[in-house]
Amino acid sequence: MSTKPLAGRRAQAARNDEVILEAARAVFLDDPKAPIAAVADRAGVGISALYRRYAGKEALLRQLCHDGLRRYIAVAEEALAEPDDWAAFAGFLARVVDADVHSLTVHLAGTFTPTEEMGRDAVRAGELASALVDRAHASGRLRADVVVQDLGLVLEGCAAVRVPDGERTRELRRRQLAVLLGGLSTVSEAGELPGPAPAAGEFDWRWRRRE
Amino acid sequence: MSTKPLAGRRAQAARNDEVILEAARAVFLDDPKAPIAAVADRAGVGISALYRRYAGKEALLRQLCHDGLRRYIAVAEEALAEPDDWAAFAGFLARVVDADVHSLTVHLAGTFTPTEEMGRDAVRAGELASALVDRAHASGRLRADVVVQDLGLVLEGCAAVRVPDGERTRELRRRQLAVLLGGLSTVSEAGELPGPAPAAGEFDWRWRRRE
DNA sequence: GCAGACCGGAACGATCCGTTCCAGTGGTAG
DNA sequence: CTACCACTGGAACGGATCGTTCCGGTCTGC
Repeated sequence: MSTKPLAGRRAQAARNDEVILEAARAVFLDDPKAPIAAVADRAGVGISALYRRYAGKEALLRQLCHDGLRRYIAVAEEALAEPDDWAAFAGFLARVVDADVHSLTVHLAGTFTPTEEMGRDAVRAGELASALVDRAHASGRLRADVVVQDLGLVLEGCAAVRVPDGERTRELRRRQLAVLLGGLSTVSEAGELPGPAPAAGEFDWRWRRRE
Repeated sequence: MSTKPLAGRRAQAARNDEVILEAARAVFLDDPKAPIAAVADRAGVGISALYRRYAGKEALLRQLCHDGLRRYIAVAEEALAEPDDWAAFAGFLARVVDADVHSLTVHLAGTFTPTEEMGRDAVRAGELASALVDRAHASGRLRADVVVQDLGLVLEGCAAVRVPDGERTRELRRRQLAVLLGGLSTVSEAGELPGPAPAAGEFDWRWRRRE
């Protein structure tokens, strides 16, 4: 029974590997300085299960951030395979916004000492982003005075949209991205803005007592 | 010497009133859950000077937030006096973004129990914003599918732009607002995007260790 | 020259959080 | 079957942080 799907204690361990990472993603996305116990609670495991895998909070944060950076790179490379220049650009942004990669990389940065590999990956990410912006410029549809660093502003502007419900957050971010893309574009967008428009009272939750 | 500009102890007290509020504004804008001692330090006064004026942290936060809300209302009323419908709308947003009023009202909300008067002011603010959006629609220059609640997204998107230097932050936010306004508008903007474009390495500070 | 308004900052108590530690549990090798 | 041990949940601990209080000192107005 050595090659069969793991069961029992081993299986729990393997499952925990993933469930912990996912929980950490959700928790730290919501609050970059959440306590580590919140991750354990969310994952439904004890704190030990966490410390068995990571040397400490910083290691977990670093891993999470690095994962986000790698995902950013993967999405960018995938986008570059798209033949249409503008579609590659717009699609890239949509994917990054959907995956909430920006929060992972940028909002977690500064909470740990980065590794050299992360530095290299960050450079690589910048190069890919530049390539996408260059192609968007080549398509003639991107305003001439837009630079690659403007992507940071755009992504930040989308990541800033946040409501308690995750799915609704995605919808609203898509709407925000559509507006921003319209502003970056030289041609007026034809279609309607996506998603149900924000409704009255939808932001009232901000006034409820927190923490 | 009773009507002369106050001097000595009284003058210090009067000056402290303002210097404390300004320091609190700066500190809590930068970090909504900053310790109250940071405000005293920034103001260059002792903690006592603070507690002499406010019952506690919550009272200070409430005052700050309410001030922001009132400023929002004042800016909106001022904007409504502008004859050109679109200019009123765009000017309003620019003023709100410049004054960083959004962070004051929204990011501080939830850290204290609001007063009834704040509730009324919030309603009033909503009405004024609606009026501005209606006029922008009337001008024909605002996309038909934009609703009043989209203003929240726009303001959030601008407030999310933040670099260590305050003046530079304002420049970048103006740029962001220009992009967003372009996306909300039915006609393509003519001019260049404002401000020096973000430069390479301008966001590297995020990777420096914080706190 | 004195009463008191006002100040700076140390001291205190509560809370929070990262990390360590330990007893329990169940798969697994022999 | 049994002894071992990888793995777990969660309590316990020690340090840090922060809101608030308190006290000794300073200057003003009378």
